[in-house]
Amino acid sequence: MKKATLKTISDESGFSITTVSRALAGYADVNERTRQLIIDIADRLGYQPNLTARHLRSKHTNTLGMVIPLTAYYSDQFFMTLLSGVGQQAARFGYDLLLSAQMRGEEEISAYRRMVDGSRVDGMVLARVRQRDARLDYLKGSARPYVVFGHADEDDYPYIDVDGKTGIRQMVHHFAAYGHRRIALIAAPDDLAFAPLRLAGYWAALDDLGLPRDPRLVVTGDLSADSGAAAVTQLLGQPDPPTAILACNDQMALGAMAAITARGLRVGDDVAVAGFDDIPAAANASPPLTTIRQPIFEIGQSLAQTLIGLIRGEAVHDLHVLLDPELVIRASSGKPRAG
Amino acid sequence: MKKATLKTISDESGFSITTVSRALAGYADVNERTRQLIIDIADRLGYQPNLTARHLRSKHTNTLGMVIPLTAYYSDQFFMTLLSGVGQQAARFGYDLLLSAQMRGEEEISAYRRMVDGSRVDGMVLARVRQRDARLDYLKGSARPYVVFGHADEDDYPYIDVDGKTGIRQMVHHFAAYGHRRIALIAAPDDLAFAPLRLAGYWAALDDLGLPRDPRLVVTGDLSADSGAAAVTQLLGQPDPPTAILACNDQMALGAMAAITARGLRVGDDVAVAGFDDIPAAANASPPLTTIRQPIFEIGQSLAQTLIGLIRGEAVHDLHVLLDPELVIRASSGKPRAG
DNA sequence: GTTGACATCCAAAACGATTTGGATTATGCT
DNA sequence: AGCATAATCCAAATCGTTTTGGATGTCAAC
Repeated sequence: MKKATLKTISDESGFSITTVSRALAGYADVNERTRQLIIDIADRLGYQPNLTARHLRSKHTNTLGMVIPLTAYYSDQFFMTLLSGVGQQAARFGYDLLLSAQMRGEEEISAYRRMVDGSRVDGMVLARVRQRDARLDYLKGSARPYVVFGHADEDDYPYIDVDGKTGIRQMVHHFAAYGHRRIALIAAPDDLAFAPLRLAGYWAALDDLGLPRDPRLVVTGDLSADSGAAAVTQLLGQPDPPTAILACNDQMALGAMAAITARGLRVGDDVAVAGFDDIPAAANASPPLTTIRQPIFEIGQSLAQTLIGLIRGEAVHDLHVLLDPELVIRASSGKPRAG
Repeated sequence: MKKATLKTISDESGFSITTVSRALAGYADVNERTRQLIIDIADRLGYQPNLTARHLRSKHTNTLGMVIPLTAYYSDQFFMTLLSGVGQQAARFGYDLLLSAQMRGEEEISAYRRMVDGSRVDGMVLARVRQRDARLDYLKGSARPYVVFGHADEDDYPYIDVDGKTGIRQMVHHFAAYGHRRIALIAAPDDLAFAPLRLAGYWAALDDLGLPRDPRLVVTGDLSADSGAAAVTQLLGQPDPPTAILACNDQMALGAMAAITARGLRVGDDVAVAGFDDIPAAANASPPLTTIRQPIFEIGQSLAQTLIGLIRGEAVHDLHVLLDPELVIRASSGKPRAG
């Protein structure tokens, strides 16, 4: 049995393809009896419109696109959680999600081109935006709607972000309130848009507190747990080592904790640790990780909702959303110290 | 500037649409000089083929489909990890992934129909198969290739699964070797295909060991952490409570651990706990969770690879893959006991 | 000067839907 | 009867590709 098309139903019912199409689409200019007849036949034949054909003609696909990085990120809970939020909200509005896992570089941009210029999606979600981001430049030049998770200071495009600068600043104050004076930062790669913002929050806090800016207390990692561990080795290996370490994401913080424990030190007591993101594993870590919460799932939902609004041409009021950071204090940052 | 199509290039170059198409597709029946001219123009105009049109004509989409459950979706690391594996391998072969997050029931099947009958995908991945699964019946009746994660005993379709029966059986033996005699099972909902298999492994182990089959030691959860906690309340509330608890997935095991700790008991020392899956959170839990490992990411890769093989009509040798379970012994299952 | 082989090109027919712009018939109102 | 109006229906164009089945021209061989 071949797949039923409008033509099949047309032949079967004696009405034209036009009328069949309009009957099923609910137009008013078809007789109710005719419509019922056509619907019955369609049901009987198990008719399902060929969406590819529909998309070609009608210029929209009810699909959101997202390209996720392939490099070693498969363990990245961040993207997975974000994806869940986007997918959940997209489904509520009847949208599907087209995903492409790509390595960074040439392949990545061509995945964007396939989706956008190839007319496969109605809009794009861009996560973890970078400085001078080629993907962003591309999207700006295209006519498709898009939304971004993250922002750089001066940027003008629809985004949602957590105020990382303030978050880091507050966390450094938290460490200081617990009596720490040598507070280290495991920074993020320069090319990420959030990296300079978080670094600025760190410097600002030191200035607030009248603490010196010591470049040896800043080590840059690559967001992986391993790089967090390597940073600890470097930080604790030098004279006058830090007593508190703040990592720019949880993955690195967890790596740092492992390395500290491996050195025979106790996280929280000997060295305080905090992260950024509040991924699920943060609460389950031992000791549980103090962190700056990003409501990633909710951000995903919000991104999808904004994007769909843009696609539908609705008046979207909040194109630039900067969420307040929320400090989640757990055991890894220790207790207030004497002295 | 409008989007460039074959027609644009045809007008620009003076050659017909046919020739332009064939030039870009690399057919031999076009002069090399002509081809180069056309390629240059295409590059200059930033030509990107309309994939929707291509798909309509050529009947395939280079896209794999997957419907994931919406319930408890965001907390479900299992699906996220699987998705990563599928996506990673799909990308290697030039395939994208079409995702639809759907609630169970009517919506779910219609998402399948949209993808498959709607000609949006070349093949489907079905995860967490159920007993008498309507989705599976649908896929069997469709002409599209598909692969399944999970199986029931007598089933005949392309699947990959971990031998859960043997896994559970071995874990019960592990508990027994540590001196436990009252070993409880937090079972999975009946309608999942793996539920009866794992239960059978539990009974088989008890028989192996000459232990009595006590129905009060089996509580069924719904795979969520909360249901694991509830099961603990029920199990430890009764006279002659179990000293070891084996949950049919890690999520429930983690919930169980939390409930045990909340009762003032120590996991591992007072009550041994084990799970199934080895999700990332299992290793990070405190104490780290003993579990039966499913290499979910690798299974995802393998599913994608098999599916793409089927799509391409290659001879796929291993349509039924049953992986050996791997016990991962960590601290939550305690130490061998005296007596 | 025919013939065949080869190289190069293209018009037109798909693919399966939506939409435009009427055509046809029946009805109501002077 | 004549005319406007409403209710139904549909042929054909369109979306942007791929593919089929030649058409045309050139050149060497006979």
